Amino acid sequence: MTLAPAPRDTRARIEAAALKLFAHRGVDGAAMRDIAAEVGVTEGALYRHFPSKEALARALFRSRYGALAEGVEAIRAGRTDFSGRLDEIVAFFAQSFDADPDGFAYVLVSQHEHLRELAADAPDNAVEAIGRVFAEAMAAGEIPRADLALTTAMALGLMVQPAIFRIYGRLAAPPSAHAPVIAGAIRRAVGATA
Amino acid sequence: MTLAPAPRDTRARIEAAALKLFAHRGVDGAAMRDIAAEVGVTEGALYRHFPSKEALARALFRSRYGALAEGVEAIRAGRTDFSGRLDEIVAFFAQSFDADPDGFAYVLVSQHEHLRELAADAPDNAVEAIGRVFAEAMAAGEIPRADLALTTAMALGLMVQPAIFRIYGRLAAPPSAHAPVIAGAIRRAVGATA
DNA sequence: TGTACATCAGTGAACGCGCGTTCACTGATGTAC
DNA sequence: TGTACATCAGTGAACGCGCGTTCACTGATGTAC
Repeated sequence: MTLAPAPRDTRARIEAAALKLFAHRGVDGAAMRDIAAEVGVTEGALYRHFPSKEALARALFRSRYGALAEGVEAIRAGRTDFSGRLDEIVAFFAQSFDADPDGFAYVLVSQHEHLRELAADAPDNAVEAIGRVFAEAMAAGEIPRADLALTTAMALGLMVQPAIFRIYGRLAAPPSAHAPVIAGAIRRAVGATA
Repeated sequence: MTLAPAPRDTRARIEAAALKLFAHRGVDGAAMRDIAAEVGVTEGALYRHFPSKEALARALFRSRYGALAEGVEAIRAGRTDFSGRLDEIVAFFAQSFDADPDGFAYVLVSQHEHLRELAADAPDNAVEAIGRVFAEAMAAGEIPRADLALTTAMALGLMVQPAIFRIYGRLAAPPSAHAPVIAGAIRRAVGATA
């Protein structure tokens, strides 16, 4: 008796395989053939679940990037103090990395392809969400007033670059192990008055 | 009388066109045909100057990335105090961006393709060079001892992310206008005792 | 100064391969009666 | 309970296009004598 084909998890397995290959080789570096082979299915089957390779790549980006944006927004809605928000956001990014390294790496590596088409003022924009946190901290006097975009960029760089180092094997411990240090560095960098 | 074909600047024009297209569309997104058209030459001509597309992409990356590494090393050789080195390094990165935005953008966008093949201990590794500056600052007691890779990552993120923001139009002024602010943020982030 | 020949950067057309996509098909599952 | 039919996820083979690369050629420039 042959095992019946696994029920409805094919779509999920396609997403996992594509995410892994896209993260490691880039979207252009991974062929639909490769994804199909990784799943153990024919190429045609992929098109039962996604209309095109680009749609697949975009769906993966949207979901992972959107999750980051939603997480930041949820933290912002949950409390109002800058220092607490910051701790939670840094920890959230680090945990997101730990929980799904492929997904995080894919967002980092492919952001340059997708961010252009993502509207700057889209509600699910993680960068904008972080920017709002800093804007409110400035308005509340929790950090000195300064160029908002620059402040946001610097804070994002402090969170993201360690993740990139981790992906390239330059960092021995996962980002979550460094989250408190990173949060402290951001606080000092932006001149938080705590 | 027709203007004679421009003398020996073809190679330089190929490099400039390729850099521009690679920076904006990515290496895979720019075809050799596109580069040839941009230069105003046939595709075959490109192969008189570069043996392959990959060699062209690699040569451009090596030259631009190598220039950053050499610049950092030169600054390190020029003085020994951490604070002064840091100011010069940040200013140097910002000026490099201003002088050649395409080149800087290309390095940032394509680093993920090239950094894997670049040996981590290569002499012309910009990240390692920056790492040495922080290692020496820790040894000299100019900044507190901490995880060196993490410290390097954070400092690099503080310099690089504003450049990325600038590329995407999120930053109104060029990085050089923010260099002193960024240097100060790095100093505070790593806990410099100045 | 003139002639013969090598070199070199370019042309223009073609080649071939990889890869995204399509399509007729098959068998299993769900639904109507 | 059984039969007829629609649906759906998969197969396997093929298609066609884009793109990197090649190649025989041409004309201009440099060199030897």
